[in-house]
Amino acid sequence: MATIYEVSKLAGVSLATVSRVMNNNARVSDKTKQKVLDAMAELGYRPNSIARSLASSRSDSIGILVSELHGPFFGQMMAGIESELRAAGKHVIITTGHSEEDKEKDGIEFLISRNCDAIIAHVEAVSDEYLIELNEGKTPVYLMSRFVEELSEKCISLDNELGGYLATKAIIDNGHQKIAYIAGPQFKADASNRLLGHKRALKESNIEFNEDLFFIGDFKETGGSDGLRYLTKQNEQFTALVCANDEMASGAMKYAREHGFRLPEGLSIIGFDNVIFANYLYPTLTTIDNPVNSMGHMAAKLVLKDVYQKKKLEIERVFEPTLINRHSVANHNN
Amino acid sequence: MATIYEVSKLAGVSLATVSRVMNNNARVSDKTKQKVLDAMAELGYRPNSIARSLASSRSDSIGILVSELHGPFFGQMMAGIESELRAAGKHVIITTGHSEEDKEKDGIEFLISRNCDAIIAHVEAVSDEYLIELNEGKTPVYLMSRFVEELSEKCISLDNELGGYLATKAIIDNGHQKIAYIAGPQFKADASNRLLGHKRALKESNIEFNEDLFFIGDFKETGGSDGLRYLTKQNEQFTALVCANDEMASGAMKYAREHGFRLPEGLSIIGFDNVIFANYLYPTLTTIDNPVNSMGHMAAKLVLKDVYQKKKLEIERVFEPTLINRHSVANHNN
DNA sequence: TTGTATGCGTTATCAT
DNA sequence: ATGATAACGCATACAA
Repeated sequence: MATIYEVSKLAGVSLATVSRVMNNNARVSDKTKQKVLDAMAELGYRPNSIARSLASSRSDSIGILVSELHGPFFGQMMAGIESELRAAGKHVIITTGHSEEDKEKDGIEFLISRNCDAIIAHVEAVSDEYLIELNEGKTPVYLMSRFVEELSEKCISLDNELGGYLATKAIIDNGHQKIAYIAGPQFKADASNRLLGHKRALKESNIEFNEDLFFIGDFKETGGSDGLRYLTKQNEQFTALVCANDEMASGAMKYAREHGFRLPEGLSIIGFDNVIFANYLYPTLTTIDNPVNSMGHMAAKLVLKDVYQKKKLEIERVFEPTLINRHSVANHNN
Repeated sequence: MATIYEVSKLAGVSLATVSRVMNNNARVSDKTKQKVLDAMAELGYRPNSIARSLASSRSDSIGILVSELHGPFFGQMMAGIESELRAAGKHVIITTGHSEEDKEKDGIEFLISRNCDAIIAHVEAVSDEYLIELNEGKTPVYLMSRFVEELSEKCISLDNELGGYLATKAIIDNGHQKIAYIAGPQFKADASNRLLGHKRALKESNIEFNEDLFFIGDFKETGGSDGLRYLTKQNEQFTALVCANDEMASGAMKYAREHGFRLPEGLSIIGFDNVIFANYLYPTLTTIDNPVNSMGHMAAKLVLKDVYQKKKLEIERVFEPTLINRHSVANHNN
């Protein structure tokens, strides 16, 4: 690997001049500039971004911390962030937290130690206090799908409570009264806020929340199948099932079909997130759209604006979920 | 951020000694070691991995290049690689190539310039020659889902030809004779090898390959729907459709249902990859298992063995796909 | 406009 | 066992 030194020697100029043409921030005469460019081309020179980063304490790369690398939710989120940043000539360093406090902290420290110019994190296990303290440091941290009052300027979040409300309201509007709910892990803010919205919708229609029609799942398909199995074993009838995300909804649908439910006539199901395959389930899944991809783009724009001084970008910090009507909810009115 | 220098001052030892206890590679007396450890703790010292990397030209991090960040295929692959490496105390730097030659090269050069100890790449657009030349460099490059003869030691691949054969053979074994095929982009080796297997299975059963029952899709859902639309417009009957991946199969299934086909009685469909949602489609999708997650693990093991001298790891370089029988293929025998 | 010199935070090679 | 000191490849303040 050729270094800046070899380039300078071949071009017959100093290190500094080579550095200047690389970054073209200072004025260099066209003639010497061309000499340097030629030398670079001849040597196939590639700047070492590690050295550059050490010297300048910048890196033109943004750290991303997600819970998991697989799954439609994080995939869309990462893709949104990456495409926006890449278009701006920045690179992305991705690592995972697995929803465990230790791993989330470890991931963040890794990203900081790599001199990331900023971090976009989807963290679920670390406390608000930790995040607030973290933001005192030199690496700004932005939060995806999480709202922390003190960090409101750096949060891109979804109104999950509203989403939870919309889901259950859609069910009620279709004439359902006996409604079961499979929630996500309650330490996750997304999950608990969706549940709050669910309860608000019930209350608004004077339907009492029934503990026997409530199950806490794992946000995965198994949560849906385990949940529906549990719910059917209680001695309570229900005509509709609200799932706190689409993966659990798909698990529930599968379990339902295997156990003789007719969908949606025998059991209406609604999901949350509107992941790509919701539209390919049968029946197609009615759900709440979670615009993660757009939120990823927006998080990236926020970083571009704050950290890289792209002043004119318009930022929208709280996204509103919307109902996506498909065919997994039956109308029970009259 | 405290530096090694401040630690050395507080502990009353030299820089070198601090470095030694960090890496505990040289002997340090227990007493001084403890002093250093205490100083580190007191200062909340975190080593700067950039500086460390510059000085040692190692980084304990492995670069991963994937085509896309979203989608079940890459998600599983990344997750497999990451979990294996993380367990070994290594970190992962992920970037994308979007199946475009320029971006793939750019991604690889970024990873090299970040001093990655190795690169695991899923590249589709760059040539074999480029990859061979790349491997002359100091950063070893490992290939996922691609086999290059000269680099066979560094390839983790799937026998796609066999997979393509198995898919079509399964269809034929169920009594089908009129078989349509939706292929993937033929510049992708995966796609062209699957097609080769398809043709071998046809030939083996003396079924002629029919250009009118052939469509090249984009490996996405739209490829499936567009493909089936195209195929139904030709004046050729067919009872079965082989899709070169599950996403196209799901698109085809949806299109089929919307256009009056009964599944699987009216049209049998088989996919490829066995992505997570194949099991949640209706009817559940018969497909060919592509063990990407395992292959990810294996690629990581290969790196651990070659680059980090974990000699005793067992490496399997070519994976065999297997048929997953579900309910999207109807039996037409007698 | 161009060059010199120093520093970024480590590792590693010498000495001692 | 420990300490000086020179790299690592580049950016940048200061000179010229």
